[in-house]
Amino acid sequence: MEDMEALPVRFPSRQHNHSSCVNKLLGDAEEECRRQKLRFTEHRRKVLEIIASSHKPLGAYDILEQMNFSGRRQAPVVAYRALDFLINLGLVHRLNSLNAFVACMAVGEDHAAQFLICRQCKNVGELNSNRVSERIEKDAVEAGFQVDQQLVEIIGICYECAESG
Amino acid sequence: MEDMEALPVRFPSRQHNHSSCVNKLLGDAEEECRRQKLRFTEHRRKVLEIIASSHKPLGAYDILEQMNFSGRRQAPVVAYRALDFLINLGLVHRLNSLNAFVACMAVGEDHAAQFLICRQCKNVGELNSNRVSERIEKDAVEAGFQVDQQLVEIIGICYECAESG
DNA sequence: CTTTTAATGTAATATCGTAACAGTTTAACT
DNA sequence: AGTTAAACTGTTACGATATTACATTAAAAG
Repeated sequence: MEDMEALPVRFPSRQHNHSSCVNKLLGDAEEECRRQKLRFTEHRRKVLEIIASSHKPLGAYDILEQMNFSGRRQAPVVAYRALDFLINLGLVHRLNSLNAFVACMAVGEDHAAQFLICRQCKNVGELNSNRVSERIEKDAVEAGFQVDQQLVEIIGICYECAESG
Repeated sequence: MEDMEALPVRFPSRQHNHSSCVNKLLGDAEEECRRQKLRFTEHRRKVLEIIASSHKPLGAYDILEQMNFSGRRQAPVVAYRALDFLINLGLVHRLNSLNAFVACMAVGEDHAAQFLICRQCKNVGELNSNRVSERIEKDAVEAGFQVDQQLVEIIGICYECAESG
């Protein structure tokens, strides 16, 4: 018997306005940090803002470039430290196949996440399919393996790119 | 209704003897190259041999180090070129989460592959679950995404490590 | 046997990520 | 407030991973 609930998926549409979702994410981050008594410092805020402002994955050095407020060039480690923090909080995901980072689109939802990477427009969507994560978990266990973490990256063509040829 | 076939999985056991599977893989490679009229050159053979001799993933520079036959130090690009070739042939897989490479354990079987990476012993197994790949395919399509390639890496603890604490 | 294609050699460089350590800020507790 | 401990920052240097470009050589196809 199939599960017939709607499948949660977020893929950014082309005319999608970022600024509202950036604000939402920053708000979520602040709240989450308050809850966990963690510090949402300037670097962390800035990095999250930069990542959230792009639905295309950004490399650490891309992010770094955008951190040149006040003309100062930051050292790479500054970006990586902030990224580690945000990833641990579940606000940012790392795409291993691209060495790049995207904002989480399902903050707080205890997210099983699979990433949909469009090789044409380079946008990245987030699929949150429990069916996928459960299938992986079950089959791994059946194979005698205890799962701590799943990395699922799906490369292909998104709906909008398929439509427009 | 569940599919009740045995789930294909290869995880190297500790006392497993490599030399026979190395030979098998080299044989498969030769045959495949003959069939596709591709050249199985010395570099390619050597790289495949090195990778196949380890069930632990090897980085490109680890491989490179082992290519110092005749005392010559090879340039990185030599290893990367051979790796590209072997990956395209499906004889080697790249593990994106580790920037490392492993030999394919299911050559020729039209392999959907998911990787089981033990974070204790560092061995890597290959799960070939069509159920997983089909679930991913279906859910991605349902989400409006056309799948070209799936990358699934599962990090955890293998059976033998779980047993021995 | 010559033309074309594929592979190699070599050097340089781009890209991605971390270690180490001194200094500063913040939070927590007298 | 003043003290201490923990977390964060600044800075330098370096390590690890991967690619570009181009000249040369070897192999396959005609």
